Amino acid sequence: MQQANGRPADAKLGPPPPFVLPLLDSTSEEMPVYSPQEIEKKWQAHWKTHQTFKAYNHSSKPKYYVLDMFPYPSGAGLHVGHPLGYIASDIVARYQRLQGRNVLHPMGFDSFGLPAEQYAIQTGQHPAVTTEQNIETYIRQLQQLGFSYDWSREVRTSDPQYYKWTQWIFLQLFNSWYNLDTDRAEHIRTLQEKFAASGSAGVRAAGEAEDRHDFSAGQWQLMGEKQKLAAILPYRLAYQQDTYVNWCAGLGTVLSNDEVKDGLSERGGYPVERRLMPQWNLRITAYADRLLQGLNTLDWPDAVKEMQRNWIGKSIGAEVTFPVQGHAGADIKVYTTRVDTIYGATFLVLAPEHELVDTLTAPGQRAAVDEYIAATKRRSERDRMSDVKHVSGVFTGAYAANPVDGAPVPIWLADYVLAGYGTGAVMAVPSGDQRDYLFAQHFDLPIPAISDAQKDLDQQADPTKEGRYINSGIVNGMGYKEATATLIAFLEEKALGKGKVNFRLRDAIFGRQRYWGEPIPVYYKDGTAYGVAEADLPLVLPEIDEYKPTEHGEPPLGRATDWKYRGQHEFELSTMPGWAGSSWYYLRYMDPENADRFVGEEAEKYWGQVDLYMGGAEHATGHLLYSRFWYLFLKDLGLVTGTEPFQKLINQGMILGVSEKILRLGHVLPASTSEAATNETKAILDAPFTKLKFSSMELPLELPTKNVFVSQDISDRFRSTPGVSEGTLTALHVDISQVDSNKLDLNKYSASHPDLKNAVFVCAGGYWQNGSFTKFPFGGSDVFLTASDVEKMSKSKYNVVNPDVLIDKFGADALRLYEMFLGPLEQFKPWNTNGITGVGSFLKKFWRLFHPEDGALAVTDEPATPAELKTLHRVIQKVAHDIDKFSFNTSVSTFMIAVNELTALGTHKRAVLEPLTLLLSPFAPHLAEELWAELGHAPGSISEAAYPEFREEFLVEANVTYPVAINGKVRDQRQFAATATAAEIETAIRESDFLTRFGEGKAVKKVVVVPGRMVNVVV
RNA sequence: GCCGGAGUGGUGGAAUGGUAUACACGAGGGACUUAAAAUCCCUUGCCUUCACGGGCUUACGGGUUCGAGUCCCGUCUCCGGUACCA
Repeated sequence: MQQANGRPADAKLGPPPPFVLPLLDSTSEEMPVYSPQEIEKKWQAHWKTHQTFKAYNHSSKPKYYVLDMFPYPSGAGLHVGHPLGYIASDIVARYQRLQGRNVLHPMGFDSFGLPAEQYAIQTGQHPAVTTEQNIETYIRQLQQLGFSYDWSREVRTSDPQYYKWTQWIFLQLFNSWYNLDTDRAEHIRTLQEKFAASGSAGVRAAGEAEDRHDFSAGQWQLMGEKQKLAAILPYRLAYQQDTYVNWCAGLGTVLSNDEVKDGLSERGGYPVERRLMPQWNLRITAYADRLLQGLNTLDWPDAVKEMQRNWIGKSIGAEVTFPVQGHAGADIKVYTTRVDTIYGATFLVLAPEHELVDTLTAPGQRAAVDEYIAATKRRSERDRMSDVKHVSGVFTGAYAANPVDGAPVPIWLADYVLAGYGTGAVMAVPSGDQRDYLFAQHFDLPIPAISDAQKDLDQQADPTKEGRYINSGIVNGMGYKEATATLIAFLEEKALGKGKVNFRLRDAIFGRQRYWGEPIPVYYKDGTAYGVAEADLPLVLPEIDEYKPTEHGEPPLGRATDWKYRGQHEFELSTMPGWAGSSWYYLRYMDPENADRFVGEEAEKYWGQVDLYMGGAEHATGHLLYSRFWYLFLKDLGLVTGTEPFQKLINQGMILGVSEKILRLGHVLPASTSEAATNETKAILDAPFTKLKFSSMELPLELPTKNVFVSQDISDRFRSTPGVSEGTLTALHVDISQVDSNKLDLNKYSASHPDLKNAVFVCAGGYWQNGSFTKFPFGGSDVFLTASDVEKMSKSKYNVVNPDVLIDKFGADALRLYEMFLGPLEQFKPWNTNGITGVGSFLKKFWRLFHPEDGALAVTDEPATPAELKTLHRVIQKVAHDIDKFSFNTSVSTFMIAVNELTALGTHKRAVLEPLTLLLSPFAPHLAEELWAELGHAPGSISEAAYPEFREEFLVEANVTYPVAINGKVRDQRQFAATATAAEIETAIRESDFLTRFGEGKAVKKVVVVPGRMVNVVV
């Protein structure tokens, strides 16, 4: 009755249970308290020695595979942002074990990569050595967080026993081609059979035809080995070709498109330029459509699926041939998605790199064209990015004929047309395409309307598909669909065009001119590439003297001495990109010891797909796409049995750091870097601030230094003060350990910056210099304030929070809970260490349910009361529901509420606490193991227990308190029996004093009763 | 521009269309203490009122509904991705 509305708070009004002593001696030393440091070390050691979390490839239980994206072991170790996803996946892994599943939860390292190599170049240390050290740090940090990984399955991509199989998969790609007739990859043998039977004409293979030549079956028979291999090479799924690449001179290597951001390398931020180089490529484009279709079957975040769709970039259109006038046989193929607008095509635009440019340029335009091409080459990718709006182009002097009506169409060049997409040429329809419109406007070309629905053509292009076509020959008066079909039929009949699907996706460049990666298992005999025999794998990375390119500009592997295949043939010198090893590691975890196969057949079949993949959204178009590609390829070869590698994907959001910055008053420096300007800069920097204008007051200050810092609260007064200080404010990062609630600790700061002796720190009421404070005449604060900013955590921003420190102080269980408690898993959120005390005291309260004042275990075998059972079963229900939704923050809240309620109820009963311990164990595993053992269970056995069963009947109350509202506004609370029907409640309300009290005398129009929830009276 | 996502107290955030602000931090007050830490208790969205109470509030403007933080339409802001893709 007291708890009619489920508020056990009432209980605290009653007398305390007899065995709870009043809070008199809470500081007494002998009281053993919750000591996470001891408990956590103990159980981590226990799990390790007993291999508690070892997964077995044979089990009668259903399997569950929880995977974390494995880390690159950087030298900086983990910060508090890194474990977020690992904690969440560990909760799921532990929860699934309680649900009776055989759980595979592995961890490993993506241990090839650029940072270790850069460090090697600087220090001469072998990257393997630093990588090994970094991995040890990572393992230590991961273990002290209490993750339930099966460490016996750990893989490292730089381990020869692992990369042996990465190389092996490469060889399978090298030995395969993609047959469009069967729509799958096949061994190169079937290609040779086709060549032998019917020559190149009998083959429909994925990929561009550029390097492929036509030959008959007879010609094939006459070819020597070298010629045959040369003919096959452009069909392979791993092939070598001169390719425009993103060359990054700063890193000395090529990068893939997803490693380039805004014209700069993602790692290091060096400029990237386009360059034509012979490269190994993987023919991912063969899988474009399957990669696209497969997305529909995946339980992934929509954002990631959408990114992959955009990256693949399927477009449905037509390829149309425009014959060039006066150049017989010179045809320009354009790709268009709007063939219906072809009568509006008033000019063609080719990419400056287009192969016909040279042929068709008229003598009179030769000089202008050459100059334009040269200018285009000079422009770096970055310039082109930052200069999108600017229209440029040049007329070639040549004309093509519009294939539908023969009208002459001038041919232009412009760098807005990309050589690598479609055919490298477009038909420009200025009335329907804004880019073409701007071009036509700029060069004064006609912009004829083609549809009666187009509007405002004097302002902008109108790409509408509505209306009827005008000025459009054979499609005049038709609608969009009819016109498109009519035109394609017309063009196909004349052999001047055909419907075509295009993809934005490019083949993946697969070589890096670097040392610390998997050697590509290829050697050259007479200039022809051969795959290394499988029996000779792994092709081990050779030792070299320095990790730099050779003098001749060859990759570092060119330094290896006597490194020849079988003692005689040169090896390929580039290594694989970072994503090679990570494209299949999840398969190796299934069977990491297998020496005969990349994964054993049975193991692969048993574990199948990854059930839950946890990782960052930054891998949306790189790793996740490449992994799917390799999986589909392996499937074509019959080596894996599923359809997709990762069924469910969760992106954990990033935890951001809160940076602290101080503002330095600086001079306005000349932008130019000329010598005169440099001298001027020096002069300015050396000059003191003679006067500091501050608000409207001019201070009588001579500041003999260039290091004048301004407190954040008064910074605005300087920003808007023209002239006097010649000042601008620049923000400098300050280590967050030197700041407390935006207050800068000047002693700490000065101690860490000996170079800033004599620096002046201006506050609202005076300034600090060398430890002493000089007041301004008008008075004010002497506190120097910083400005806070939420940014990515990184060493360079001095805002990194180290988990080790927090674990020392609060314990891993508290850190795990707190990271989950911060907010929804998938959201980006700033880190604030202060809040961790909240989960810390929650754990202590939980502990005290078992160990009240005297410290001894005080759990009783008394039967639980209805109120206690209600609390327990609400938790059972809510937490299971939350874990299914990956809503861990609300689970933590639920635990807190339950512990608050049980503390108020004075509960110390096994019947409640034992199941509650199980519920908490995925979140705070160390504490749970400790209490579980204290409750008399075998040590370490909590993960083998069964999840408590939810029983609805404990939540049912005899009475329900209804909020009663008038017109949606709650006015009163009324109690009714839980079994009362809507009609009964309505009658009771109508007959009660409710309306006289709150109804303002109005007539009741309607009474809405939602049984169990609320009542609303409409007047 | 296009594609995602998000706007709720001082802060992190909660809320199957049904009592908005749970839980936690911070802040304020109190107890214990020589003092501090730790611990415990109380208060804490905003406005108004001595008080009881009343009014307002989920970025903004409309709409649907007995009832909207939640659904629909429009606008704004922020974050992420992507872009001369024909």
